[in-house]
Amino acid sequence: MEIHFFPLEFEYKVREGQPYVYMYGKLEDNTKVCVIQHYLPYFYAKVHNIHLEQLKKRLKSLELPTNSEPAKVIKWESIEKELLGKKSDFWKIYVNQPKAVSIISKEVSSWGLDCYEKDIFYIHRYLRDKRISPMTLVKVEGDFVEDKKTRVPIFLAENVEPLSKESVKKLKILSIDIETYAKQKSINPEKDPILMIGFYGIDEDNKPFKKVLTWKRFENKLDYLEVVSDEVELLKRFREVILDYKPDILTGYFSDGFDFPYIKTRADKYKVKLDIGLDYSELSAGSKTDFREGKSKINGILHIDIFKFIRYIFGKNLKTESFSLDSVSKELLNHQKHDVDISDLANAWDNNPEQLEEFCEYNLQDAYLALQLCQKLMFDMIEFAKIIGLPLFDITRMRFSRLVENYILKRAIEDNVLAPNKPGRSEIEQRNEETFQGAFVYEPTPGLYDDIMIFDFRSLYPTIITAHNIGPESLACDCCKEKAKVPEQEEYWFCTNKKSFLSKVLERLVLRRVDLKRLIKKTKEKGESTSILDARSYALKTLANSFYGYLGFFGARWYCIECARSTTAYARDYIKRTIEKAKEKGFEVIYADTDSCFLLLGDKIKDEAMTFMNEINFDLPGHMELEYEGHYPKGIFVAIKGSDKGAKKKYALLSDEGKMKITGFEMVRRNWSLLAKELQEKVLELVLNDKKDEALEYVKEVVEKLRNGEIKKKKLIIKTQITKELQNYISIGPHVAVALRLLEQGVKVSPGMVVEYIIAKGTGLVRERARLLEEVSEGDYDADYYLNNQLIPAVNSIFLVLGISEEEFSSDSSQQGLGGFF
DNA sequence: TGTAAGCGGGG
DNA sequence: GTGTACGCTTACA
Repeated sequence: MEIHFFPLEFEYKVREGQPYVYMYGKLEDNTKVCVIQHYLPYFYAKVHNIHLEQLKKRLKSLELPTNSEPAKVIKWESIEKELLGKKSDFWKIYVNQPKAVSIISKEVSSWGLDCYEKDIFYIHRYLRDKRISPMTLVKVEGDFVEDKKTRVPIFLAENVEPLSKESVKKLKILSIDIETYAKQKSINPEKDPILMIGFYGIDEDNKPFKKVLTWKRFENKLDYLEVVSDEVELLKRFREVILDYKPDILTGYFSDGFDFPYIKTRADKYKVKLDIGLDYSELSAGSKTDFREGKSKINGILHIDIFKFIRYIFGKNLKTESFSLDSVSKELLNHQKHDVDISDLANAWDNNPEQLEEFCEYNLQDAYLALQLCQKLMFDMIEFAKIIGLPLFDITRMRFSRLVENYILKRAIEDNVLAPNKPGRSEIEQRNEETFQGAFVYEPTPGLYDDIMIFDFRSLYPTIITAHNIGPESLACDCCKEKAKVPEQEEYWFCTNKKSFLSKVLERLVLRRVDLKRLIKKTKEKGESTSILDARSYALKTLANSFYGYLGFFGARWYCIECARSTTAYARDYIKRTIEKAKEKGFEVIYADTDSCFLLLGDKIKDEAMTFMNEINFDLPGHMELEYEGHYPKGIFVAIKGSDKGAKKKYALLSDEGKMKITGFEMVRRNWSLLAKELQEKVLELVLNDKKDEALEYVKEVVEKLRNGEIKKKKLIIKTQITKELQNYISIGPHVAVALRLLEQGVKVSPGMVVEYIIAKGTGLVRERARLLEEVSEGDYDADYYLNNQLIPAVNSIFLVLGISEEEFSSDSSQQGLGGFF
């Protein structure tokens, strides 16, 4: 018979000595099913200068011990493959089980044969060979088989093939979060119990499910709270809740490194069996020692630690400084954690159970936020999984280099390309020594400018790689030696006759996105949602942009430092040539960074600038393109502090629509008071709107108010993070002094905490006058301190551009000259 | 100036 | 899990 199903979660098992792929997923009617298929693992060995008959004999009789079934060779076949641009003969050697690959290949290597693709995961190999993408509909021929070893029906597949690119839409997701007993900052799963477990679920019909389990009875009005007798019962109920709810996906925030390992440790301690896997296997939770390494897996249920995906992949386009649940939720969801001090939980648990209600609500909220994040990013995660063709479990735990590499590995099959091996220890060391020059940044002349035109190269690095055929296979070919030298790197050249595999792979990615953008435009015109397409576009763009970094990444299979160097060398050359061309055309260039060029319109009209752009584009190879980014009526570039050199990556622009675009200014930094931030922004705004005199007046007014004690203390708060244990501080800054006083008052102070303080009036060291908000009355602040350490630094560089010195705006107008200071 | 250690995130 | 580690900041020689 034939079934259609969406595979979600994968593993393998060896049954009666035979290796099987297990694919857990659901049918179109949401029924869960497990499809299994027999599949032999293999690797490749290069066969040259070798006695083939002898090799056959040795392979045939090879049998190496493991802790279970011995490792054996099943069969082999001869095959021609391309390795780094060179075709050779290889033997594809099939073995009896996944772990035999590493054992047998080691043995074969010791015979002097080079082995390849010996560390490709069995499941990954299977998915690529069958060309099926997780989360998309797959057609399976075979039959259901009797099997009591799983919680869902098993379907033994004879044939598996992709059916549609449509991804699964309806998913049942359960988010979990635990609260534990923790005194001070110490978290100790061996010693301290779990106090609460929060669940927030959403089913295929968007129906919510809420539950909080705890084991202390107290007065409350929460309809989702379930109280059990003790921690053992809590763990048993945890198991039941998951088994009853039957989610497709389990999620949590840092659940790989905290929640699941903690639960596992507690369950082991009490010998509670957490056999929640769909094959009755137990929860396998990651190491507690290293938060990046631990993975928590439940067979058959896809576990997504949404923190990992955000941290490694999605966080790149977030502004947040911290990846805490609170700040990520604020930015992505516009929601936040409940304002409860979790460090009070242990005390409430011991002494004031009536306070536990708010902790339960807090617990549920955390689970809710993790669920929301998971839902919000689901399309993005699925699109990555589809494009790369690997399980969501793995995709969401990868960093850019692995995403790129696995995408290349998928394409390698189509091109009959063999993957180079990963570097060994010494190779990595060697690669780590190799450096390369980065992008070109034009040093601006400080000043206030009119009518700035900005142009930038669209996807500069990807288009350079494809246009110049950069890749390890095309480097230093014999046919193009004197033809295609890389600018500034003339010892390198790339073939102009044969396209390199890597640049072909990247080109497909770039072209796919071009097509997709057209589709998005059409879809928008029809008034339909583009959220899935946007996610796909984001994934394609992210992958394309990561290629260049991948080439210079020490752990890459297709590592090529010459390629990375050549890419940036070409980029520098293009941007410099663009600058030269602009100058030739009579434009003044004021700034350029990596892929962008800022020029002044001067007495020319916009069309002339566009003509210049078109002329540049006429000469550009491949898919390279200089694009018009925008016209800005005003812009300011400031000098590096204490110098007349222009600061790079620090400027403010005013757009045609009157919106400010600020880059590099300190305004966003938290160790600046609101007063300084607001002043800086206001001054930039006035200056960019040609209100230089008003800006000066405005600053003078603020200085006056500051001196007169009229500034509200809220605007003077300076926030600084405590980054380490207090006793480890050698120099006691104001924030450390405040933290030490907090400690004396019995407040727990731990690294990560942000101290908010105000510098008060009086004598003595600054740190002695650092106070908490509630310790100072309005007006009781050190005006000189704020003037010299906050106001002046915030606006000084801007005024210097206008030829206004510090004294002009900061001196006390009610007194003579600099009086009052000295 | 270079290398080692330590952190992130969770309670 | 076909195990083996990321990238940045800070401390200290």
